[in-house]
Amino acid sequence: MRIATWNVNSITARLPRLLAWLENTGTDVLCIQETKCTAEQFPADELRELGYESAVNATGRWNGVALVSRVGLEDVVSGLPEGPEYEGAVEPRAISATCGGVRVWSVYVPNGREPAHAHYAYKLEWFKALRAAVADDAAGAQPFAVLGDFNVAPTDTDVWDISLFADSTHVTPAERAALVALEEAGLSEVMPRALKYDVPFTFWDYRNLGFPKNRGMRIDLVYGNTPFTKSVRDAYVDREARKGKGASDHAPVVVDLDLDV
DNA sequence: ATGGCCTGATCTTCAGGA
Repeated sequence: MRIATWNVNSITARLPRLLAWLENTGTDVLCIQETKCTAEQFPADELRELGYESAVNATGRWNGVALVSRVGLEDVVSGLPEGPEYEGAVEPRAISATCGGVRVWSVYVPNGREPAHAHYAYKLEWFKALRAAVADDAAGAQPFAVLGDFNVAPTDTDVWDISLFADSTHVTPAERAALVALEEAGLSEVMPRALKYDVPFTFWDYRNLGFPKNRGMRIDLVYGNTPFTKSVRDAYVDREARKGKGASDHAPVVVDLDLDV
């Protein structure tokens, strides 16, 4: 089974590339973030024509997550149980389902903006709710994984130049501790291969020639429990999908599983 | 090749992204 995660930065703007990518890669299950659409605008019909079912948690121009699967899509849970509010609203940042025998979450962790910003505190609260939400499944016998845009670089080497990140979000000890807390709950990271250069970055800013100069960040992550990680045959970042006009600023992370092993 | 932001809405300017 091929499972992947991709922050598409608007599924409407990305639809032709998304459909072509699904066909070309033969991905079975895709976790999508930043759909930037309402549930009604989500292109479920176009995906169905390719053989994919969809589950969507989206409310409009910001955020929005989805799961698309051609190996079944059952027991959908929309939203993070006990998830915190931001400015009085619960944002669409999580959705889970069982696809082909694997319990899967697609998550879009809040950005945080600046360490002193209320959005940063919200980010840390959101992580606490995520850990609580996944703890039981992480300790279970069924293959289980959380995939998405975590908006945290796990180590200093996961950004192109750590010296430029003083006083920045995405690299603070508290954010990294939130990732460690997921590991303490029974999850481990699936490290993808880089198809070029040393570090498998997953995001490059549109500005300042970020991609051509490989000024990237590794912030789209895959965490699985032991039944999941022991079945991983390969994992890589598809940087080819970041190339050219009309690309998302994130590249997909692709994981191949041998679930029978 | 991979090229000095992109997206959708509040729509010709702006917030948000990271």
